[in-house]
Amino acid sequence: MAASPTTPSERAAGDLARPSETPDEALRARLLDHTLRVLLRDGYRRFSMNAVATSARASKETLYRHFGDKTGLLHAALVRMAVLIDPLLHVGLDSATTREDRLRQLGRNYLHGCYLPEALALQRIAYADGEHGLGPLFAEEITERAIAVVEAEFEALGCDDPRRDAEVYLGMIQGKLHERIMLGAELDDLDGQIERQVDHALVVMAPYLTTLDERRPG
Amino acid sequence: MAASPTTPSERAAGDLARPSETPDEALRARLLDHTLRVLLRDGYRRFSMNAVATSARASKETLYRHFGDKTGLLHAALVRMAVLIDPLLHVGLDSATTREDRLRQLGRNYLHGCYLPEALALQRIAYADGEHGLGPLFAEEITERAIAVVEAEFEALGCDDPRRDAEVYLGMIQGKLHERIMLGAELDDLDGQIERQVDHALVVMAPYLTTLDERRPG
DNA sequence: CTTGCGCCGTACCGTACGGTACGGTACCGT
DNA sequence: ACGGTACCGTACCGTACGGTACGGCGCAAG
Repeated sequence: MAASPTTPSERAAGDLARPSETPDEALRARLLDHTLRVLLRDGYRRFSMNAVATSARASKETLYRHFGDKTGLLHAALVRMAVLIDPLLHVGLDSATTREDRLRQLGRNYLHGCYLPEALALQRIAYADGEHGLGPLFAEEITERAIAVVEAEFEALGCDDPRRDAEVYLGMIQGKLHERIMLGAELDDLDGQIERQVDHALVVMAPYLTTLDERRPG
Repeated sequence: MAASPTTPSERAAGDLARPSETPDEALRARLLDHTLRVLLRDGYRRFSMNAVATSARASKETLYRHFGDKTGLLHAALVRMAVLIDPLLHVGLDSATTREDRLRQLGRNYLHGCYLPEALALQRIAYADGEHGLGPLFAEEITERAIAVVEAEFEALGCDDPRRDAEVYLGMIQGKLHERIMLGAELDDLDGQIERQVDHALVVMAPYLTTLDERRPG
């Protein structure tokens, strides 16, 4: 809301127009966006502070001033990504009435979020990284949040162990598609694949949910 | 079988005693074992040809003579790992009578193979690597083989789409455990976790399999 | 106008890596 | 006994990276 009153001359926002940000926030956002972009373009190995600075047309000094070191930059980029994709999980949930519809929509959203190019790049480094502590951060900021949302859904379904069911459901819809994508397979019609993945997961899970229903009123 | 007759003086096998190998094969095996070990110890980023050479007490020249370059070494190590873990998938399958028992045993074996330390290290680099072509190789040499075995099992169950069911099942038993492990979570009682994971996957899947049975004889 | 701050661009330093070259040595086949 | 081959150890080269330093510029505050 409060656009800093002392700086009316909004700095050229560069690539993404973000209203109501202090110039400092705008710069930070720009740097983090380019961090994700470079990560996506160059991969984990080739990712370098130099490349980020060049891509963002900033100086390395600025990078280090804002984020301390490479670890700090990667952490900030991960957290930013988490904030950006979080709302995606809730898209279209209001218009889903059936429990099954809600699960289907949740599954769709989850997979679409997972397979965003920048999200994939982040998953790659979170998986492979062993020196910047990105793995635990990813687990906390991204995985855990998603599980919590799905868990709430299964809790409303009256499952004995909603947490476990949520994890199984997410595993089902990922199936081996996730692994294939992470391993670099180029597949066409990703949306269709996602749809089929979620559909079949629900086909397999439906009888189980029915048994829950039957046992519940009894 | 045929131990090369011209070289009776078996070279000091170093770390692993492997009978009936030509010295060249023994050296290759030693180098690849140390490759996996260094990969496991140092991670993907810090992994270096120097470290492998030092660990194996070999010279870099030898490494390059045998494997060409870093990519070749990593490829060879991956293929070797694939060969080593392949038989693990079939452990105890003979004594499993029920279809469900077979699925359970298969699931156990699969997860145990996945979570071997060296296998984890390989998965990490296969996921993150974008320059050595390890992803597709991993998919072909490891993932694809495992899926095929499980697929055969579901085919025997009379599923409409055994391939898809196999992938869903593997996804279920991995659940979020796989992701947590890959992200560096330290968890105790891995065996217990695996057991619970497989158990619950079968609980969820059992009603679905029953519907298949019911539809089948009718 | 002066001061200070944040930024840019570039240069710089130390280190580490991939890959090659070379001297020296053990062993094998002839 | 001789030549070839594979090996070790080490040194070397070019490159690239993380991180720092410095000069110069724009801009806002006093």
